[in-house]
Amino acid sequence: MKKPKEAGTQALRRLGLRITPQRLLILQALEGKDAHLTAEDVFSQVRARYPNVHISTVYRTLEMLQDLGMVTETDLGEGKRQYHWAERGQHHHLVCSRCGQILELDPAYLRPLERAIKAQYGFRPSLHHFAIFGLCSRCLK
Amino acid sequence: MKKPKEAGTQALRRLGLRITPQRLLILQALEGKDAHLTAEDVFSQVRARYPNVHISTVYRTLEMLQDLGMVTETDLGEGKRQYHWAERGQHHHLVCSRCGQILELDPAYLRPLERAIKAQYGFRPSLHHFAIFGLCSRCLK
DNA sequence: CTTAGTGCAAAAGCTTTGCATTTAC
DNA sequence: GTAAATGCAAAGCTTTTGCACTAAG
Repeated sequence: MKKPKEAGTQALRRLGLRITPQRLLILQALEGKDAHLTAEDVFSQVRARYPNVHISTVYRTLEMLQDLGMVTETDLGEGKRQYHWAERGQHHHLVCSRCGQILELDPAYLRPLERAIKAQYGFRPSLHHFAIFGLCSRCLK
Repeated sequence: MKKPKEAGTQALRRLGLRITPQRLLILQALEGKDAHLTAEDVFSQVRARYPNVHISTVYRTLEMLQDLGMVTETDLGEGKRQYHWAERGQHHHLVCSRCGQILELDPAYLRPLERAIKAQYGFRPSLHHFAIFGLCSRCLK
């Protein structure tokens, strides 16, 4: 197993978790990428290089990476969850409910909302990873 | 079957759809209520008065009510969908991810965000029913 | 009567779990 | 060597579907 100095790998090692080929490949599928992948997507990628990996391993690893805060899970409500490498900063999406296109939303637009909610309701919103549905300009025509 | 003048029932009649006891009871479980119910919740309520209703009927009726715009569906990502009587206006929630408490968020706070997204991205956000996760004031302590 | 609507049973997803076996350390 | 991790198979959940039967209009 090559690719020695990835951050994810080092994090696992530091925590005393074992570095298996399966975990390395799962990390590679996600690390640094901006993609939203389903468990199935990750599974396919890993299987291409390590054919007899099992999807339950993918699920278990994804759960572990979530617990470590390295990956976030999103359920957009289409029957399967999406997994995404955890960004430093915030991460927001405009999801077109017609064509599925996903636009990045500049976090700056959420700042005022965040402040208002905190001030008004004493509620600390967690707007790290956030989706707004609607129709994109193309589908509006 | 009593309860004659409910708006939901009239709407069905107007559309030429049949008024069955099952549909009446499903409507009663949701109409006017502010609750978020799963299909299972609705099923329990209906079954209490009409024991041999089947859950597939509940699903089919909920789907129909959605198509008619009388009910909205939300998937908060805990493996089951929630159904809610469609309000006139918008409907927003602050959901505490620790204790589950749900606060209503005044739609006014979303207006500026909506406008900004439209102006900046040509994207028409659909903010009718919308949840923001975070920690409520009690759990923040 | 006619056909929309229902109950039932079975299937279809995605995800989780128990357990024996393998493997990283 | 030893505990952690994996593969496999099976189960668990919610939701959907096909079909024969029932009942609303």
